[in-house]
Amino acid sequence: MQLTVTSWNINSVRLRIGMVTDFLGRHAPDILCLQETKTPDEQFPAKAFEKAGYVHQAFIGQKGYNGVAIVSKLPFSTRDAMAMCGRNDARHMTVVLGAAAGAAADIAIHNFYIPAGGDIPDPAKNEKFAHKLAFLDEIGAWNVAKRPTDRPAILVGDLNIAPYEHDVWSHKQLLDVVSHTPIETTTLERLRSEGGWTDAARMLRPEPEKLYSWWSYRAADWEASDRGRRLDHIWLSDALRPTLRDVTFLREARGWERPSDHVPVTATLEL
DNA sequence: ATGGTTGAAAGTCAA
Repeated sequence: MQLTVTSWNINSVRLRIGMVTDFLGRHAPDILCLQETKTPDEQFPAKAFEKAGYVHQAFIGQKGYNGVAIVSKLPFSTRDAMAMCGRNDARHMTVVLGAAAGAAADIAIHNFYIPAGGDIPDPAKNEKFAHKLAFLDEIGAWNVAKRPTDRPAILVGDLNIAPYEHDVWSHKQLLDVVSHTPIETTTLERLRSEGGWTDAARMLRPEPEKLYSWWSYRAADWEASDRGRRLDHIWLSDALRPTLRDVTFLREARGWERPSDHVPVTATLEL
């Protein structure tokens, strides 16, 4: 069977619920992982997702900030939200697809929303950057303690880091810009490799191809200047590596009316 | 070097 998983930082799920259900109607991934839903649980648009066929839902949100959700056509057996860095800031959700999903074994889906980190790339001067680095360390500790890649697993999310040279429009110009500084890129790369994760997009589309999932709202013409960054990622455990068939970045979504600044990234696996 | 935009929300903060 085919399994498709989409990750999308939606920047308010309530504002863009129509756009999201249009996307689901057209592309129909089995599972949609959202970040930055900015919505308290009691206001999460659960009914709209149910109507679209995504009746299995796990979400955790806050008023105005953060928030992650996983909505699925396939049933999942368990869900878990970690309070990263000891805060109640709704930046993680895991679900486990059971045998009912058709796979040979359970598949865990880990959805992360790593802090953006503010503007100054110095943890001594910028508490937000310190938080981002602490969050990365905590994912590293989780890799060691829980060994998530010992089982079939997919890690997705807005990791807010563009790790490689061709994940940004200008490597040199972004070396001191939060999201592409050496401390961030080397830490993320260490987490990925030590954790036993494979970067799905780069497995199929290696450098030097430019790959972007985010374009700033501040550009006069995002499409013409094309100053993008690849901040959104899909990682696979070894067991799922051989099943990867496709990864797509839906660039056109950045041109939709009142878009998110991130576009959906979708991986297709053949289980 | 700076400023540029968006969302939630009603100030301003976060991104």
